Amino acid sequence: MSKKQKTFRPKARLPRGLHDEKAFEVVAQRQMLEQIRQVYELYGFEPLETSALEYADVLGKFLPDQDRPNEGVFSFQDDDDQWLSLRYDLTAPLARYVAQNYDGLAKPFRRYQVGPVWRNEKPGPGRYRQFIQFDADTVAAPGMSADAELCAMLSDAMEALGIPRGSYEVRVNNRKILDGVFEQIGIALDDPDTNNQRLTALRAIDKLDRLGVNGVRALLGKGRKDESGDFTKGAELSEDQIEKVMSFVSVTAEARLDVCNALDDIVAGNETGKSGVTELREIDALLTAGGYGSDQIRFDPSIVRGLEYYTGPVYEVELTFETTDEGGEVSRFGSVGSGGRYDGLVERFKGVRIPATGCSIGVSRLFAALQALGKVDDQALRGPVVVLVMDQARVSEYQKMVQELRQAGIRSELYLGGSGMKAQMKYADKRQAPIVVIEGEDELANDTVTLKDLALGAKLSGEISDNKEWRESQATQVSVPRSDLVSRAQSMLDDDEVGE
RNA sequence: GCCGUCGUAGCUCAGUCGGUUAGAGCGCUAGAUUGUGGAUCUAGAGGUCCCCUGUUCAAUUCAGGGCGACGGUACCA
Repeated sequence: MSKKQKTFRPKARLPRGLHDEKAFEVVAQRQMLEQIRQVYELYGFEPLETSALEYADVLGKFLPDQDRPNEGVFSFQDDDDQWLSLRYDLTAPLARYVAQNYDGLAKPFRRYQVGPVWRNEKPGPGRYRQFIQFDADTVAAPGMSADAELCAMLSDAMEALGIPRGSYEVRVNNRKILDGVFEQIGIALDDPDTNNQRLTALRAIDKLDRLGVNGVRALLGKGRKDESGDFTKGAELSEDQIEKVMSFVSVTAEARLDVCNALDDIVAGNETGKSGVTELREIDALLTAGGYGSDQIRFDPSIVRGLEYYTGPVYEVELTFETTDEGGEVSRFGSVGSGGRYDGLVERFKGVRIPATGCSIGVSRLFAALQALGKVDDQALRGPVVVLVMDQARVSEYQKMVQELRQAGIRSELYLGGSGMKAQMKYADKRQAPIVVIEGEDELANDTVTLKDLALGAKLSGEISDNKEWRESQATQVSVPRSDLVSRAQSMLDDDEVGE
């Protein structure tokens, strides 16, 4: 066909599961992160930033190998052949940092960290291959007060973000209780023969909210076939074993102490389980003393977390309100944060058991939820004051105006394009500029400038339908002495803010 | 990974039972408007109909494969 030589043009595209953040999202999310940060700092956590890359073996169980070089993590080989990986969470790097700097740290060591993490897996609704986590951890604090305050802090963070009480819940459980139940039914923690069964059971319970009691029962037993026809192998527990697990998981009560009392019966005679309930009681006492009621923080035995490494309290922050999307589909946001105690994590490096407990907020999902709740300030992105270029010969004068505005702390810019006035106005509109500064022939002759309030104009435009009236409406602009440029612009901006 | 739906303009989507110039709305550009965004009217630009292979005189349309998006499920440190 065509004999034209083809120039290679890469297709402008982004790898799947990643996305660009536009100015509006960046600004709004920054506000949100700042609110969380203030809560974390108020609790005394100090910031730490570790690098995005770590040696693969530092990150843990997924070591790249021939068969599955990138299972779950993004990895590549350095020029000395060592495997590097992008971090997939902020906890593993923390463990590395603590192990590496242990002697110099004030202990307990309490740090927060926010940043992107990467996971090389199939993206889904609300799931990306790069997303932001906001973590706080306390290392080398064995007592329950460290755990209790993280639950309290998550609660505080939700409320700081404007999520009303009753629209979120921190749900707390203790892994030791489940461990006790597992002991009772003969699949104890230290038994390598039942390791897979135990993990499968763990994941099954974790799905209770989504699959319901029957779904979980199926997964604890033979397995489950879902609507799409996919079969999931179960934990192969016996009826009696399933019964025991379900009786534990099904415990519900409003008051935290009622939950504890009910759990006492279930773990009767098992030391591991009993110590778990005791820890819950300690947490309850601490939370109650702090004024946190069960409308904020509840005990919920169905919260187990799918991960193996938790050794004590585990918890999730759940958003409980529902939203209706464009298609009329009702959806719940579910978990936006989680945490727990993992006394074994630093042990990998030091060989010494160092207690640690921490929590993590899934920022991207939480952000989406806040948008649905209308808690995201859509005024967040406001453009600069734009000084129009009416006459190229006078650019230096316009630049001087910009300079004055900037010196007064007013975000402003000279129009830097090459188009005419109309296009400049469009530009200013698109940038969501609050004000446009115009100095044309008329103004120059009178030593004035015209300030046009774009935001006000937009508001008024809805009420005008007649073309003539439209053209003539000049209520949104004022002519002021050149020397008053800064002060009048400032008061216009102030009015806008009040007017919102 | 498995199952399913889908891929046409910048966006949302129509359409072609295989046949000449593939459409709409929104957006974009320009004009109506002697210096003015956002309302209104008019005009214009913009398409490898996802890619490859096959069937056919002829493929955007049919078939196979690939890639991608979406949804469910599994995994999720």
